[in-house]
Amino acid sequence: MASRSYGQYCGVTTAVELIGERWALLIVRDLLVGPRRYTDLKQGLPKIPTNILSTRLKELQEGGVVRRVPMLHCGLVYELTPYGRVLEPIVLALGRWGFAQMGEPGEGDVVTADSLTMALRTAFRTDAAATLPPADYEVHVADIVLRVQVAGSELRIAQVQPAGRPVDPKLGTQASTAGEPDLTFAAGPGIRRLISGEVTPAEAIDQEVLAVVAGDATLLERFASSFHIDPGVTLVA
Amino acid sequence: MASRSYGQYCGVTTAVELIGERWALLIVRDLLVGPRRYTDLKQGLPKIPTNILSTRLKELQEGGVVRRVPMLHCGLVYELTPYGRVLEPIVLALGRWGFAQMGEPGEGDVVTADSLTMALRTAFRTDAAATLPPADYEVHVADIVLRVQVAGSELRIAQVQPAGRPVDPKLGTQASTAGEPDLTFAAGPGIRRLISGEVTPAEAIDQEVLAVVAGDATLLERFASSFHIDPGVTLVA
DNA sequence: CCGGATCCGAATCGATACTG
DNA sequence: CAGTATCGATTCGGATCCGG
Repeated sequence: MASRSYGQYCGVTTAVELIGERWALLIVRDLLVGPRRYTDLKQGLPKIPTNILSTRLKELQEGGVVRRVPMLHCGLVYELTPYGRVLEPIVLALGRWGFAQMGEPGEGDVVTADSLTMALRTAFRTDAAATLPPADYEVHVADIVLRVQVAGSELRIAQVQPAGRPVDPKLGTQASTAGEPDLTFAAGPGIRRLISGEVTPAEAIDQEVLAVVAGDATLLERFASSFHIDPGVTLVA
Repeated sequence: MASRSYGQYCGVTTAVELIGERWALLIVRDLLVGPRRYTDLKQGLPKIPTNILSTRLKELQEGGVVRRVPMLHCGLVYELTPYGRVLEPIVLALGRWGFAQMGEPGEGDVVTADSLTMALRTAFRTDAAATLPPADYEVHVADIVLRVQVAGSELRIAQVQPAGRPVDPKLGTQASTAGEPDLTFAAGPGIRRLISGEVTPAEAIDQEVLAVVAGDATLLERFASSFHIDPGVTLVA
């Protein structure tokens, strides 16, 4: 019951047969953040029907993209195989490409922890960050909280539970969050306009797309330098 | 009538909504070779239903990926917008990724001129080719003929009609094919095994996956050096 | 021939309910 | 927690048809 074939002997075609079905690449995106349990994936993809999720996971396993790993006392998790992890630069590039076309959030659109984590990864500018001093941010968007640590060209992102506790360290997404962040700020989806450069940090605060909760507000400049996606090509209608 | 939303405010999600529908990325792949008429696309995607083709073309236009251009005395063509052309490295990377998972061709699988052109582009090693002398190949696979010219890190691929005439120069895929190629060879889908390094050129000839038609057979080594995809990660079942 | 539009059965997807 | 089962809503695929 191989997926419907496109009838061509071609690498692109094979790739699309492996990860081109609806929802598949979004599952891969979330797994790029770290291994996830079935329920985690379901929460991270609020609109996915459960039967589709389980079908996709099976197909991705058959395709050698995803692996199912039983964890002692901890249920079981899905994780990318080495072959699946090769998709990381491709998914990041797609995220950058799609970013340019994102408008305002549609009615009912949500931001999830995993998608925001990947968005920050796609926006991270290794070269710019390497020339800046390290910084430790806590970013609040809607009801999710990320601890974002930049040190040279290294980026670590950890998901923090609203209650204050980090997520299960066994799942490997945890960075050391000892100590206080240098800057804590809260934003809505309008954070996109900061990353695209449509607004400067100062303007972002003025227009209330963003608010500093604690720490040194001038670090927002450094944040904007480290995380930026140039929409690039002007969109031609 | 926006495409079914995934309900997330995220660059990857937006990208998948733009080019994630069935057949969409294969249309983009063919348009990366050059502008194409509706009928060209239909021939290059033999199994696409015509209603799906026209639906996708409309969606890709709405998404700013494809543009419809009337040509004087020459019908009309579809071409990528600048924004759509940004997808080139992504499609090439996907082609490389899928290449590693390609087995033998399935029953009824075909190789098209555009897919082979893109396959050679994905396999082209700029760095290796830059250190080699220029070469001019004519490659026959099944019933398609490509003129492949390598000069330093430059690669030009032109599609040649079986009759001997190149395709319509107005569509821009035409390279100057003056003179005779240095090497002409014919292969079947087994050319994949040469590009992956599973067989050396000598073995390829021995095992009849490939036959030299004319020219200097030793140039096959140079071809294999210039076009190569390392399957890389061992596939874990 | 080119560039589609239309119709219809088959397969997939989405939403909800339910189970070991 | 980790999925199946069910079933109506969509989409896809294949064929045919149509205006220029």
